[in-house]
Amino acid sequence: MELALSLGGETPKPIMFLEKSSSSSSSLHDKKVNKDDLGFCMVLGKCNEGHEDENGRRKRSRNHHQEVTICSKGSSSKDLSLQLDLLPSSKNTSSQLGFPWLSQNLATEPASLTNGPALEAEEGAALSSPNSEISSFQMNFPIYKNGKLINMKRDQYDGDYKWGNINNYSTSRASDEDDASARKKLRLTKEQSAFLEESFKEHNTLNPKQKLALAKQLNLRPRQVEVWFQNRRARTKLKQTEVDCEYLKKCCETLTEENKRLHKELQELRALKSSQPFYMQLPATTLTMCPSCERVATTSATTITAAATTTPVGAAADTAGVHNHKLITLMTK
DNA sequence: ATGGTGAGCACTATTACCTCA
DNA sequence: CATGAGGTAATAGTGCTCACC
Repeated sequence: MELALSLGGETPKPIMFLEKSSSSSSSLHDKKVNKDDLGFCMVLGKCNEGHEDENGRRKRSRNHHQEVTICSKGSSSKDLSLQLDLLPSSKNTSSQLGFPWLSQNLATEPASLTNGPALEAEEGAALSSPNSEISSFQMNFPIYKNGKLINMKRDQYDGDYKWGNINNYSTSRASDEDDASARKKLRLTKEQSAFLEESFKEHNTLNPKQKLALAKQLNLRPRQVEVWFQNRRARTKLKQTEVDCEYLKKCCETLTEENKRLHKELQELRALKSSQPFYMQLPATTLTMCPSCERVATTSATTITAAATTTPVGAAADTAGVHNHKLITLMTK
């Protein structure tokens, strides 16, 4: 970390900690960064997401409402009452999925879950859009017209209506489906949350097979697992941001103090210099400071130059068993 | 080889419900 | 009991990548 010290009494310049491309989509590229790289990196400044085009309109090449509309296609199908088994069939699934903790649980699954067609169905579901999940459930479908929900208030409409819910509603909801106004929010059980946490420690992203296996394991919809992981990643990022901000704040305070101290020291040295008789003034006064012991020594330029040319400063200090003296040299007239 | 398109996934921002002090 | 704050499941909108045509 570098400390910029301005001379001559002008306004101190902003302190630069790190430089990073100001690409507007930088945040979106985080996923391309090695997730294990916890190196500290933070950008201060405005992030221009640029989500609007030159006319100020929101740009979107694909409208996800279209996907929801596709749900309606399923509503005409009698397949809606068909329950699909989505569990991966292999006993080695857990190792394939990278969830060693899954092995015992999957091994106890009923044999009926291991038939070939089930796996094919699962694979198909895994590779298709979330809409494919809806074929397993009966529900009231929202009806869209020109992308707008017309048969249900927005706050009555959520995933439970959209995709159905095999978790808590699969039995009870069937009896009170008519009561569309009673929106209930799913609360994951402690066991489910703990299980998801464990899997998150293993992988903070899921491939489709892992997602399906987890969903089956926890008796949740794959979409719920997916959403949980999304929110979990967001929480992690938020926490990390808070930690980073705290760290930056401390750094800033420390550097501000350091800057003040150095300014004060500089003023003292200038005062000292101006008070010295003319004949005592060297052509150039070299001030050296050790950041570790924070002492300033006044030497002649020739002395420090000689030292620098004969011995690398850090090496000399290290061999002498002394802390690394990085000399900050202030040349004054 | 190149460009358009759709699917899938990740991300952020936001909403809405639930819990608890 | 009412209420506000905080937590979190879920949704919406967007960008990026990849496969396919």
